[in-house]
Amino acid sequence: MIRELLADRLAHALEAAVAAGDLPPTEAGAIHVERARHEAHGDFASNVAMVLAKSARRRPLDIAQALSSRLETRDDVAEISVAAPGFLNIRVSDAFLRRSLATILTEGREHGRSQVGAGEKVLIEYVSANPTGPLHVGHGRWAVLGSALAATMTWVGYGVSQEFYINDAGNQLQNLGKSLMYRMEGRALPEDASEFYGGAYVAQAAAAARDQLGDLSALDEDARIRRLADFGRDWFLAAQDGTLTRLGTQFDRWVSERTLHEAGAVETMLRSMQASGAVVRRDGALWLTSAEHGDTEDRVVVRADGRPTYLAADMAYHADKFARGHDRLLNIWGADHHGYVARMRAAVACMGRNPDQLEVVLGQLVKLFREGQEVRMSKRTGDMVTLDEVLDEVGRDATRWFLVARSADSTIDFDLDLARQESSDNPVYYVQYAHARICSIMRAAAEAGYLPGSWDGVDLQSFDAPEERALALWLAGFTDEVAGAALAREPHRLTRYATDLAQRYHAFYTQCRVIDAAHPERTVTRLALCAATRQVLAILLESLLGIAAPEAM
RNA sequence: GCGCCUGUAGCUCAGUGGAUAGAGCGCUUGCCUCCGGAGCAAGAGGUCACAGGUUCGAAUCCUGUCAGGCGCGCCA
Repeated sequence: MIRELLADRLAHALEAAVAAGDLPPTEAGAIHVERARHEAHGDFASNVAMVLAKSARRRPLDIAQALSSRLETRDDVAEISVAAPGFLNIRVSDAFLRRSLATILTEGREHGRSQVGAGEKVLIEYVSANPTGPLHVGHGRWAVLGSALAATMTWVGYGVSQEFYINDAGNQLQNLGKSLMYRMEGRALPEDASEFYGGAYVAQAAAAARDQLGDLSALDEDARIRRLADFGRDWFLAAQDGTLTRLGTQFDRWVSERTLHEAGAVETMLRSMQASGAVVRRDGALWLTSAEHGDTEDRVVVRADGRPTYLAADMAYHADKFARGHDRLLNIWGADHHGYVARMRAAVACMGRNPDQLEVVLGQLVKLFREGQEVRMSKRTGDMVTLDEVLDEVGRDATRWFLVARSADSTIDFDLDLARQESSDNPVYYVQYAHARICSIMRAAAEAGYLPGSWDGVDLQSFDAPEERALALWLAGFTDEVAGAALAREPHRLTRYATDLAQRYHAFYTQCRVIDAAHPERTVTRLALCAATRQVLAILLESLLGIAAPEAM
């Protein structure tokens, strides 16, 4: 946590300057240290002098000067300088960079962990698709985002659980049962078939139902629909599970909406909310008084005919999440559900919880392109490209990378032809190539006897090429980077960091001969850079993003 | 009509109020006697949609306008 270290050091310098009378006492807010963007500005920069200028009633340059002269450099700050209009520019020492290299090597595959999550118990719920069809690429985005976020938050000290909520109650499943029945029995669809599911996957499920269930003609129509709805649920659930496994996303629990109803969880929740006055009867229905908690209007939870709405079950589910001891609920939803956020937060408030304990990450939608044309998806006609097909065409690694590399706020234009054709120029291969390249060097170094058995206590010599230092500096920022990505819930930052790391490695590799019999000590130092880079790349790709870190490709 | 998201290089996108706005792809020009050329170096390419405002400082914050996406059910 190098930026934290420097910020602390600056805070001490500020205290010392105030104590010595160089500066008037002032409201010291959080001191901000950032990575310098230009090499001339050192490695890190702080704007603290400019921030303090107004309250201290002093010129920023004077404040910067005072802090600069009071900063303890010890052996980790090589240089501190002041630049107009009041920047403090800090260059860290090579000794510091060598120490952080040693830390990476000693910690190995556990490097970059921290405790910024403070053990908070977080339940991440994502995908939660209806079991009425195959997953599409949008589900893939939530799956990759959710699993990468889960891994990243776990890495920085959150207690993370991952759940998939199965929407296996209500009309949609009923409609699936009907669709399968019509298909099986070869019946023409009714005039208004808008609620029916169509397409090849319904035909496949219907064929499987015929094989496995046999003749259903002894049952009446309602029973046939129920039977087929159940079959369809299990059929598509298994298919979705299989697709997610291919994609490399694993859930801790799958929670069934139907089970919540059957176990009485919905009823219990409704009774307690009626008792507290959060749920009231009006016009024959039961309403959640969500308008009192920030929603635009109250919402029906039980219809006049007695059937609970989707919201009722979802509220019971969220109450159950809290009851199981999760402090924070993090839901990943498609942007098409954003209108649902206010009512769910209101529901959380009605449970007597702080609505901020519910956090919703809204992901914008994924648009698929094939041959330059957008592929429109329709469940009804079944005209869709499934996530399985994308995995067939593009592969797991590129699919995950492509879906996680962009900010959740940004829609993704997923061009299938481009992803397939240009796969060798895809950034994911660029990063994987760096890893494979290092593995190759390490193999050669091991054969030649340069690789130490353990990195503990190995002496590293000072850097003599700028590319070595640039690489070491970038590696030293990894822990900060992971913490930042987790706290902001933005795993896409990791792909950016990984690309930059690979870029710095390739530049180093081109410029610096690693294995060199004439310079055995320098060889060991450069191998340490290689080993640390490989380690961090492997953590990023495999442990955090769920992407392979190949030893050869 | 109201709400949320987006608008940055030819294309796809990064960019935690800071200094000269970046990456990949595409384009131009160089670089393999030697550890992996799926690589490196250099170059061309920008009214950060537009107009105001806040600030020492705005792509970033606020207001308005324009354009695109998604919502606004006793569907889920």
